[in-house]
Amino acid sequence: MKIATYNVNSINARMPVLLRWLEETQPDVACLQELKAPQENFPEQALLDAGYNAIWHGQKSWNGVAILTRNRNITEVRRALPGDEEDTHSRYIEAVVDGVTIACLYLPNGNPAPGPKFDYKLAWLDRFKAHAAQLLATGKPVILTGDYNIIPTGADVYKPERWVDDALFRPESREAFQNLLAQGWTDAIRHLYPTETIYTFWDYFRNAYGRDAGLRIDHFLLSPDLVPQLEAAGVDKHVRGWEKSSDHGPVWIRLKD
DNA sequence: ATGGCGTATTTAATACGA
Repeated sequence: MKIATYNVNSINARMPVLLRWLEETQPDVACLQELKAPQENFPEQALLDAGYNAIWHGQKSWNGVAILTRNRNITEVRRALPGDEEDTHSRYIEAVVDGVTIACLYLPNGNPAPGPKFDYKLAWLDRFKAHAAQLLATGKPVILTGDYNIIPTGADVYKPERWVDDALFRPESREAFQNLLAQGWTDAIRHLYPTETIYTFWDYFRNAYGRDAGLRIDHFLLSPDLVPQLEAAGVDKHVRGWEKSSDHGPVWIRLKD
């Protein structure tokens, strides 16, 4: 099973690129973030025509997450992160796909930090850690994937000193990510590529992609039983170079069926 | 250190992203 995550930065603006990438790489599951579309303005039929079933949770203007599947059994479990009834952001959707629980998340950016947006990010992380612990305790296979908006270490950013005050790289954010790993999750990309320079995001500004001035902020966390099944992982970096690309590139893993 | 780009909405100018 090949599972991908892709922050599309507006699904409707990204459809030509998204369809081209799906056709080219044929993931069995694709988790999407930043749909930037209300629930009723999601291109369901075009995706069905491309062979993909979709569940999604949209929102006007911002956020929005979806899980696409190709020839797989999918059952939605929830479309909100537990722990705060007042939270209106569409940032989380969870489903079981052929027996594997897949969580698709779009973690808050948190800038500027400090401030209310950073507080929201840290509160969201607390809720996410609590829910992740519950999922882990089920003992079932689980994948937590999406745009974490966290640069885990200095090896995951082209110039760490420029990012020390940024919400993506502040100690609180890095610590929260390490706390997740300490629960027992495995960072799939780092597991297979412990020392390589791997980025998943390149700013639209300053020719960041051309200079390879990137960040690694889109991640796959695997429950322990899935780690021996991890066959391969990577970033479809070339997609970032296409016309009208998102500022993120798609990231994927392949598990033994 | 700043601002650069891309997308959405209240279609002009602002908010937001990372």
